Amino acid sequence: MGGRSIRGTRSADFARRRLGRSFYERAVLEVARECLGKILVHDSPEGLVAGTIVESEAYRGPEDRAAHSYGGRRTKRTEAMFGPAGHAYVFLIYGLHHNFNVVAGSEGQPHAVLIRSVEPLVGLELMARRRGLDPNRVDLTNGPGKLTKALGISLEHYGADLCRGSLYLADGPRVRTQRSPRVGVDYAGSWATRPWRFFAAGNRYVSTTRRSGSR
DNA sequence: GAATAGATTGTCT
DNA sequence: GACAATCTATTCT
Repeated sequence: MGGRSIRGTRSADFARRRLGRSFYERAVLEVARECLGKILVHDSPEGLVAGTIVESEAYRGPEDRAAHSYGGRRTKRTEAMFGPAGHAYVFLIYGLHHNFNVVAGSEGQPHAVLIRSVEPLVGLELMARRRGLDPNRVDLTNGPGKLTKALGISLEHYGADLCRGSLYLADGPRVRTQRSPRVGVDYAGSWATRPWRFFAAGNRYVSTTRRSGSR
């Protein structure tokens, strides 16, 4: 990144800057954009890990065909999205990867923001061990499945309150934002082309950019 | 570098 | 039985 430094990287430093409920209780597109530059923190039993969010996507059920809550689908899996904002929606994808989202909007609106990639900030050694890679590798956290593994996020965090527990978002640096269509939702018809993906301009931890239209 | 197949399981048709 | 908000290894140019 640039030369912007952050005011401290210990557990207490992040806790002091934890984002409150009002951050999440806004329109989902606004929350998705505002997530960029925020710090995703997991004060896990194995150690503190944190990364700067550099890529996100908005999902806005029930009308958004790409959302799991499309058509008002309310199941055990999607239940968290219908709950109050500021909680975690975690799901298993392709049978082996976890994806992490924050619930946005107001209760009853099944809106969520998928966190697609982070730039490692603290706990690189622990992330590397969990990923089975060397630290300082770009592919440590540059994808939704990779970052959950590196940060130790799994289904046990399903529905977790980000305003209280050991997993949360903290305030961070302002970043320059760009938009594009979302990734991997080509099946969603006209919804697939909406520019609901946000990413930090020029950041190398942004997951590989794909041309819209083809897979 | 680009394209492709395989992994693996919860959810829905 | 199909398929998914993905990742990795392998096989090409």
